Amino acid sequence: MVMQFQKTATNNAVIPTTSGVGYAQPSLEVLSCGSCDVKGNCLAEQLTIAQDYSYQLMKNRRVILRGEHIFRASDGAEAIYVISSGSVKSYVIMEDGEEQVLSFYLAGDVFGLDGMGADNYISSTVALETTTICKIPLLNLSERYLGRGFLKLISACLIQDHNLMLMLARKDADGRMASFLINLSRHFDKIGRSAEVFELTMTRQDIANYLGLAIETVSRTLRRFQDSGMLDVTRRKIQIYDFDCLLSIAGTQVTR
Amino acid sequence: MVMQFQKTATNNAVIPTTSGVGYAQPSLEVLSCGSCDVKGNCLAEQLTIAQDYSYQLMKNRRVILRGEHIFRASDGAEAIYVISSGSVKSYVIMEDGEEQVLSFYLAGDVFGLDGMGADNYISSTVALETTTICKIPLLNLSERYLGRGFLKLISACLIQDHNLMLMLARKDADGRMASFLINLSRHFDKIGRSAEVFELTMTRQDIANYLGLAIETVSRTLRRFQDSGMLDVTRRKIQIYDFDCLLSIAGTQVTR
DNA sequence: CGATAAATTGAGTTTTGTCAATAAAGGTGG
DNA sequence: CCACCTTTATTGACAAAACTCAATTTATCG
Repeated sequence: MVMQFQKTATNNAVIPTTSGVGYAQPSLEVLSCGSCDVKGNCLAEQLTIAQDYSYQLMKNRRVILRGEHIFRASDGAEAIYVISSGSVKSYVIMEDGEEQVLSFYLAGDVFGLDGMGADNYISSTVALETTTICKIPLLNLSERYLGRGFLKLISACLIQDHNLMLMLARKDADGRMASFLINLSRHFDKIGRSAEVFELTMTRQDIANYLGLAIETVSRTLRRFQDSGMLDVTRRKIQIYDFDCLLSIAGTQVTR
Repeated sequence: MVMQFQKTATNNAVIPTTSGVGYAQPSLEVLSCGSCDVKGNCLAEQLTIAQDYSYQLMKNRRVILRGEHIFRASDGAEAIYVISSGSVKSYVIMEDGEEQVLSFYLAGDVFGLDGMGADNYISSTVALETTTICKIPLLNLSERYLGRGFLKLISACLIQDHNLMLMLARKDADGRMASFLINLSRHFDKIGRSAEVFELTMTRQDIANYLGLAIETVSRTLRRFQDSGMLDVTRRKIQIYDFDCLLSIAGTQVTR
C-alpha cells in the first residue's frame, strides 16, 4: 500500500526539471522516491496518500544545499517536511540576535510542526549539508482525517523534546555529550548506516548551543572521551568503540 | 455556540454523584461547566462538540485531591485532559528513581498529549492542590476531523517546550526563575486572577527540579529578588512589584 | 503539641564558562 | 597547485556560578 510509490518511481537517480512545478524556490528539483534514504514507513507517503494527494509527492521533493533555509520563522506555515537524505538544524533567534538550536533532523525525521494550526512558523530550519526533503502541504489539514501515524508523530516529537529537557535539566556535560552521540548513532543505525562510524554534519558551536554548553566544554569532553578509549574523534568523524560505556555515562533516556 | 453548555448547566456548585458514571477512579464526581475557571474558549467543549460527544462533557469532569494521580506513565492512554481549576505537575521517572518535572499545568491547560497515537503515556501527572479536570476521550481520534483548535493546541505545546529548552540551555538561575514567575503570572492573568499576587502550588523542590537548579539556588534567587525590592516572597505567596524588572532579567521568550 | 516535611542560610568545593592564544582545515583566487 | 585568508577547533589559565553538605528555622499534619 505504501509501496505503490516505489513501483511507479523506477529510476533511482535524481531527475532535475526545468519547469517550476510545485513551488518556486531555490534548488527546485523533482526527485523519485527511489533515491530516498528512508526505505518504507515514510510518513510523507502515508500523509500524502491519506490526504488524497497521491502521486503528487514526488513533485514536492527537492534538494537543498548546505546553508540554505527550508523556512524561516515568520514564513507562512503552509507545510511540514520529511527529510529524505541529509540533515538540517532547527533554531530560534532571540531578541539579542543569538540563536538557540532546538533540534537536528536526519533522514526520516519530520519537522515544521510548530507551524501547524497557525499562520507562521516560530523556528527556522537550515540545511547542514546537501539535503533532500519532501514537502507535505498542510492545506485543509484540520478538515482531514489525520490517521494514527500522524498522532504518533506528534507524541514522538513531544517525547523527543522531553528528552532534551531532561538532558538540559539534570545531566552534566559528559551526560549531555554521551546522550547526543547515542541519539545520533541510533539514528544512523535506523536508516541502515553505521552506528559506530559516522560524520557529524554540525559544527562544535551548533552542538554546544544545542546542549547548552560552551564550545570549549564540547571540545574538552570529546577529548576526555577519546583519552578514555571509548571513542575516536577526528574533526567531524566519530568512531565509537565502547557503546555501553557511553550509555552508562548518558544515563536515562525518555523513550516509548 | 460554546455557551450552550453553560445554559444547560444551571447550578454553579459541585454536584457529587454516587453512581460510577464515566470511569471508575477515585474522587469521581460530575461537575457542571458553570463551576469551571475557564470561561469560554474551552478546548474540551470544542473538541467534545467536534467529536459529537455533546453534552457528555459534564460526565467527564471530576475533582482530584492534592497528591492524587490523574494518570501514570504506562497507564493506557485513552484520553487527554483539560484543567478546569487547580494545578497539576507532569513528570517522568528515570531509571535511578529520580523524577524530572516536565511541566506545571494551570486552569485552561491541556495535558496528556504524549499518549496520543500510542498505547500508553510516558509521563505521569499528579494534582498539586484540589483540582478539577475534564477528560476528553481519544476514542477514534485518528478517524475524526480534529479542527484548527486542536492543531493550534499541539503547536502551542511544542512552543512551550521550546521555551523551556531555551531557558535550560541559555539562561542562568536568575533568568530561569524570572521566566518561571512571569509565565505563572501571565497564566493567572489569563484566567482572570491577579497577576501580581498569587500562591505557588508547587514546592521549592518541584520548582528547582523543573528549572534544572538545586533547591538552595531557588531559595537564594528568590531572596535576592526580594532584597532588590522587585517582589515579596512569604513561603508560597508571591507579590510582584516590578514586572518590567523581572522581564528584563528573564530575557527572550519563544512566543507566537 | 510533637513529629515530619519544607524552606532558609552559610561555608567550602566543583564544574563549567570566559578569555586568550594557537593550530588545523577548507575555500578562494592567483 | 599553492599560498593566503577565513572559519572551525583545540588547549591552557583563571574566574564565576551553582552545587553539595550541614545546620537551623519555619510550616504543616496528625
